Amino acid sequence: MERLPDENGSWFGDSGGDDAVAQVVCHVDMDCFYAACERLREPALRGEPVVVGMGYEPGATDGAVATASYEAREYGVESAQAISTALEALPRKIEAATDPDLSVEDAGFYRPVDLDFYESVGAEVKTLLHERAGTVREVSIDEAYLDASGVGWGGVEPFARELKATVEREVGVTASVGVAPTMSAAKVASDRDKPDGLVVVEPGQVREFFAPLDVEAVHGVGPVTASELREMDIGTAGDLAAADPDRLADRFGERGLAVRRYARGEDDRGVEPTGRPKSLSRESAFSEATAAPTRQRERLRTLAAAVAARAERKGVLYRTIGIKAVEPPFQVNTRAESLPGPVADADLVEETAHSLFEEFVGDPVRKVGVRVSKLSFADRDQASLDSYADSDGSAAGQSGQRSLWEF
DNA sequence: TCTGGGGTCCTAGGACCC
DNA sequence: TCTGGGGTCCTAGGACCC
Repeated sequence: MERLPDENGSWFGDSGGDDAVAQVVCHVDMDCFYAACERLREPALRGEPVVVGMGYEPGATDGAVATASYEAREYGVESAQAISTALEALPRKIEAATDPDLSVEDAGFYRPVDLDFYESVGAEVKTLLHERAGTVREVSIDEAYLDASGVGWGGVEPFARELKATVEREVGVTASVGVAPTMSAAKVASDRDKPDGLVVVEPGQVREFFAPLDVEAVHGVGPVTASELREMDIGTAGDLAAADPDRLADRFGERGLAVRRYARGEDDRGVEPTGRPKSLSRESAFSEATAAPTRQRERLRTLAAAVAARAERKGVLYRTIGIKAVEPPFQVNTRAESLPGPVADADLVEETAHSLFEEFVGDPVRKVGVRVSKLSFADRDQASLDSYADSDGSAAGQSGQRSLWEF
């Protein structure tokens, strides 16, 4: 803390935008997190191939791979793969044991996702992070950004090592850490040396660091954008950094300019503390598309109840209720309805969900979902201040009151 | 009856992230 | 890669208001 946070920033602050912000960002990313959690409570899984499946039940073949341990990946099991496909590459241990055609050596353990448990482990990690940095932005159950500007470039490597060691010792899972002057670079850096990695990209090295990587490595470039970029002869992050901004803006709008800036090491986003959620939803897929109204309505009712219950538990009010209906092959339809004011009403969620879903009843549907949004949070002062507090995002009661006076 | 122009809110869809 | 579940942000068009 005694280090000057901008000691280096002032040197590099005007280096052509490569890293205009005097910030030291750590991105912490847990390794194969779901599989790591399963090993935590079932130590026999250590060193074995482990596959954690969403929509998967023990013994069944439905669902998709949420996380595969590195041992499982050796067999070609990948994230998002159908469980049935994964099972062909890597049979279940139990079946391999009784099937003379299969080898127990080349088999693995399959477990269903247990989000509640993973969340509790994730929370332990987050607590440790908050103890070490003033500003922590939690991105997901297993990922967070830390503002480490306080320790400076000289101190950040030992800082990150200590952090990793503590997480492993106290919680029992490993993390990979990326350090860089920007969030987008720190994110990529944490991924470069997985598992248990530590990569530091110093100010002035960001563009060089990005240059050889595929465009998909840039945060915000997914499969669709990547293939369009390739058509434009932009295959690497270096190409993207050097591309004509007007061309990118024409094709991709603001997003095109943003990813170009990231590839150039220009990212002026500061590490902001985690905000409040914007929506809560639950969805679930049928094992195959169904047109049966009773099954559809039944599933919808379950989801509506689950969403309402979660909102209730979090003390959240909502003003918009929506549904999702995914028709084969993969047509995603959404419908939503806003209410005059915020409510917390499980019956209303169910009723509204059913009425919004009415137009899809009897059509083949592979997946349905229920969502509430336009949330307000009961724990912050009176309802009359909610809109100020929400749009503000960070403010404590005080600034809400100031807004009121100004008004 | 036609003509502006600006602003906000809403819904729907798409892309992306983990 | 025949496609699971939970999110975020952006864009576009329409309604409505002044």
